[in-house]
Order: sequence, then structure tokens, then C-alpha cells
Amino acid sequence: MRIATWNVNSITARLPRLLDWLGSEQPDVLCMQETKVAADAFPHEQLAELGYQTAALGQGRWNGVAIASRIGLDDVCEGLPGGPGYPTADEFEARAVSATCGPLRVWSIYVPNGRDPGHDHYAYKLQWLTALRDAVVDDAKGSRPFAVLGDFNVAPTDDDVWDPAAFVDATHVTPAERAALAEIRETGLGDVMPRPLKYDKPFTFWDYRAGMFHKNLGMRIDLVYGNTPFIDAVSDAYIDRQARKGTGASDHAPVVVDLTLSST
DNA sequence: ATGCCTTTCCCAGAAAGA
Repeated sequence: MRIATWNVNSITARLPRLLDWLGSEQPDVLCMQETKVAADAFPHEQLAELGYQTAALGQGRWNGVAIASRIGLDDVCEGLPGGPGYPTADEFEARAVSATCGPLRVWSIYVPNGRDPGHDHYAYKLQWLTALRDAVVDDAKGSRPFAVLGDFNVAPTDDDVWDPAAFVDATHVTPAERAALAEIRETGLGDVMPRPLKYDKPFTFWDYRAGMFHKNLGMRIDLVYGNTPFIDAVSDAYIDRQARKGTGASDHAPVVVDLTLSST
């Protein structure tokens, strides 16, 4: 079984490449982020033609998350239970969707950026991560394979950015953000470390500007956090950097995880 | 080592991304 996560940076702009990628890589489950499309404009039909059922949560211009599965899609939960809103407490963004896909329970998440450590968006980010921790604690301890996949917008360690000196006073690397990730892991989840396929670090994001991808100045911020039954089933994990190449690419590459489950 | 790209809103340029 193959499961992947990919921040597509607009599913509308990325649709030709997404459909090609699904056809060639054949994931059974794909978690997507930054679909940037309202739920009623999501390309359900095009993915259905490739055999995928889809659950999409969207609000139009910003954010948007989805799950595509060809092994079943049940018990869909839209949004982050108990999560904060932005800019006001009751304005909930499209940043989380979860579903049961065959033997797996999965979340597709898009963590708020934070913008700047002094910005209220940063406080929102930390509140959001705390709510995510509370929302996954039961499934993390369960016997069913369970994983949270997506764009966490936090580099877990200094090894996960091209140069820590470039991130002084920046978001994505602060102790509070990293502590919030540690609290999520402490529910019983492990960080699935993918192979980079090229160079030494498994970056998942490279800025569009200034040839960052070609200089390999990237970050590892798209993560797969799995519980013990999930981790025990992982046979391989890697960054599909091919998908970041060329014109019309997202600024994120997919993280692909191969699983060998006893039931499949 | 930043908004030098990209996308969306909609047709001009602001907002957002990390």
C-alpha cells in the first residue's frame, strides 16, 4: 500500500501534473493541502476517473485540504475539533480533514504559517497545534494504523532547514513551535523520516525564487506522523523531488510512504 | 537567504505563502 502527502499549491493550477502523478506513482491514498478551491469546485470527477474517492474541505482562495483514496473513504471528519479560528475565534479555516481509508485512519492537515513570531497568526498557529494534539490523542494510542500527514509548517530540527542562520527570529524553527510538535509526538506518534533520493537531507519545500530548488536550499516541513502500528508497517519512505522539477510545479514535493500491512 | 515567484481574487494590484 502506498500513501502520500503533497501540498499542491492550488489543485486547479496543478491538476494536469496531479493527474499525471497519480497515474505514474499509483498512491492508494493522497493527502493534499493548499488546494485553494471551494468544495463545490473541487475536481472530484477527474480524480474519480482515476479510481479515487475524494473528501475536500475548501474555502476558495486560501487554504483547503483534501483526501483522495482508492481503498475506501469513510467516516470523513471536516475541520479540526476544538480548533481556533482566524482572524476571529469563530472564523474557521479549511485546514484539516480526516477519514478512514481501508485499514488506515488518516488526517490531512495544513498548519497555519505563523507569519512572524510577534504576529497574532503565530499565536493562532500554536493554538492550532495544541488543538491538533488533543484531537489525535485517542487514535494515536489505538491499535489501528493511524497517521497525520501534511504541511506542518514547522521544521522539527535545525537539520530540517538549509541554514539555521537564515532563520534567526523567523517562524518554523522557534522552540515553541518545535515543542508543540514534540507534544503531538508524545501522544504516541513517530516522525517517518523519508529518503531524500538526492543530496543529504529530505527537504520537502523549496521557495520558488532565486533558484532555491536548484541550489537545494529547502526545508523539511511536510511530515508524516504515524502511530506504532503505522510505523511498524512502513517499508519505505522518500521525497519525490521529480515532482518539484520543471515549469508548473508546486513549491512542495510529495512525501511518499510505502506500507506493508498484514491485512493487505 | 528575501517576497527576486506563484496563485488567487478578478482584469490591477493586493494578499499570502515560509
